[in-house]
Amino acid sequence: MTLYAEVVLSLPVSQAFTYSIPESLSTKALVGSRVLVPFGQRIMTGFIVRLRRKKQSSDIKLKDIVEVLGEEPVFASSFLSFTRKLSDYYYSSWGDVLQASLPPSFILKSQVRVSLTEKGKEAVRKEGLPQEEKELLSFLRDKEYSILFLKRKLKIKNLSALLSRLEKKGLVHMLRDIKRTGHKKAPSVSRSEAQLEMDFSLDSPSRKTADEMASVLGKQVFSPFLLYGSQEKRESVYFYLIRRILEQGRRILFLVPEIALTQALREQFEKRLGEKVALLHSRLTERMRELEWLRIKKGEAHVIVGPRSALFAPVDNLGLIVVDEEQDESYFQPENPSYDARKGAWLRAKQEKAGLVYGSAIPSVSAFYRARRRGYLMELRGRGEKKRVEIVDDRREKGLISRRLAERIATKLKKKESILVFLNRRGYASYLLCSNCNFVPRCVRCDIALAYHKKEKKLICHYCDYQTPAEENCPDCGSRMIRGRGVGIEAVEEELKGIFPQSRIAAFATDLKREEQEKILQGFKRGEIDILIGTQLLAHQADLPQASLVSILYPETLLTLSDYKASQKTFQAISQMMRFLRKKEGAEIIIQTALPHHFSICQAACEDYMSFFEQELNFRRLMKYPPFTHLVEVLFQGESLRFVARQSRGFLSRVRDASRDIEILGPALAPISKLRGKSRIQVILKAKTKKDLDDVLEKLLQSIKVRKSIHVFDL
DNA sequence: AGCACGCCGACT
DNA sequence: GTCGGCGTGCTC
Repeated sequence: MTLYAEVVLSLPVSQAFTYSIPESLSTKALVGSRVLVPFGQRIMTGFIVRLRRKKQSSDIKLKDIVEVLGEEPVFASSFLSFTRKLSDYYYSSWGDVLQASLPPSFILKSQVRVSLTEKGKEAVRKEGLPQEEKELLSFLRDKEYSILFLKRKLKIKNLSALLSRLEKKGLVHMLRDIKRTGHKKAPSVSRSEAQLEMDFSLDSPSRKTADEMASVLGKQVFSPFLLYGSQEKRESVYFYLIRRILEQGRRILFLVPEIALTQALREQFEKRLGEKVALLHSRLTERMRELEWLRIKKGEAHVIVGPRSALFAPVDNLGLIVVDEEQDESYFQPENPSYDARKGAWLRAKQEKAGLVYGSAIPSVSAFYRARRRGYLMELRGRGEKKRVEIVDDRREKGLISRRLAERIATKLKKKESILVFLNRRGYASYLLCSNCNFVPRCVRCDIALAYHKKEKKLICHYCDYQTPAEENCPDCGSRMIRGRGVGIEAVEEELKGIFPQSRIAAFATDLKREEQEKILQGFKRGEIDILIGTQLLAHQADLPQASLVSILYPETLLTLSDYKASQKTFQAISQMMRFLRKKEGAEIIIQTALPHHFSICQAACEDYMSFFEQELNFRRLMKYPPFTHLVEVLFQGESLRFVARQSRGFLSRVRDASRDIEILGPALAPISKLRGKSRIQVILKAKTKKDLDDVLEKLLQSIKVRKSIHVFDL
């Protein structure tokens, strides 16, 4: 009997496509199978999400599935439901989500190989062909090439049109086949041979909390928790819970914000639990990723550690998902597909009837608010000693380094103690300007001033990475260029070197190569560097050693952004940097700022999360921001501002017609109003519930004809 | 997302 | 008059 399969493809359309299953594939084609299907002129990898007996409507002729890839379905049906809900929630494509869940090598596509026909070979020898045709044909003289290669090699504008013309004339032959990745030998997987350590130092209040959680988790129902407490205390609770889940024979998904944190965690798990751990992240080689994915799929790994993308690990029998450092914004993925792994973890845990533990010492206000309201907040009491923190008002200072900070640095240098300086801006200055005519060099493709990188003598666009040599004189009037406001770490480095010429100073930034970064970190670790200056990236290094003076410069830069989370981000950034203070007599933190009284800075400085929370929550309530509302940001992008503007206005009027429950902000130029030559217009929709938005957007979003990205915010 | 189809300006 | 640009719309 003929069966039909609904197949989802990685396309920006929400619908599934129906294919008929040929008799020969009927036993292999199952729900969750990875299949090859003909789609237009191409062959694509898709996923069967449903089988049916009958066609839906009789008027379309259906194509056959070409092939079922792999022996077993790649997705369990509960995984399909989970990803479906996730993509609905974020208005992103289900197919994109499914594709992102697999190692890249699992996705096969047809590749067109172009070669000359006999007639074509003759034609090359003859004269009288148009320039472009001649160029292409002689290039193909003795070998076949892929279209992609030809595109890169020859600079022909409309290659595909040219090719189809030549194919019609019978001069070239286009062979469509499936690109298969050759399997190289598996690299040996290094495993730590560390001795098992059975050290679980749970103090008695933490033990009580952990027991309470464990007894709920034992029931194998969806049970969320927000574990609020210091890193150290959280960790012991995690280990305790993980052991209990392992005893039940269930598996654990452990999410962390940064790939950099995964390796250390894996070693810890292997050491302390003796368990089979798998790592899953995008920086693994393609082959490694495939191997780890297969190990997880086969059930050989019991604990899976990774960043946000590990949310899609093929674990079955899931007992617990941990989302550590819940406040970290890197759980949000803006594009392709757009989702937030924190909400994703909720959806998956719910689907799998598993436990869910968010952990943080400084939770996002929305998470804290919800946890407290719905009664799943678990507090681990007993904070460490308060740190010594001083806020220095920068407004009366002449230099970049205040006199007070310089004095404290001098003291530490004398004692041969290490110093960290954080400043969240790369380069030397955020722009250059002409001392005479005020000309500011801007990026040609983005509507933004170019940052000045003095060491490399370059002007760099921090958004699209466009680079150009920095000229000393104004191209317009020839006067000297001077640095604008907004200093970066290079300027701080220069000034510190001027004040402390004897000391060893280094700057750590994204612009450096990986080996250089590693060298600096190692140098600082060994005490060969006295003062280390760095951006947020430095604060994200897992193995950055602590220092006895942590200086935080101008944390208020984040506050100038038009972002409802600006205060929270500032509070979190300062708190995170403060963690690098050595626990030692005389260790101190100096925050140098022009906004010494802003609550996010003061309360971070006095480590008063609760006060920050209350104040920020109040702001969110007054302004009707999450957690009291849901926001959807729709970003329209296109070549012409006119067209993009018209699209956005049209979209908004349709939203207005469709609902009175949606508040509209904009349309307005996006914060980065032009990126890589594309104009950007932003619209923000605000509603009391997500459903208010869904009711309207599910239909309307498909009618947008320009490139768009949609971001959902509820944290 | 690709890719084909279809309608208007600059060339043999 | 054709070529070839890219706007519009479909892909089971």
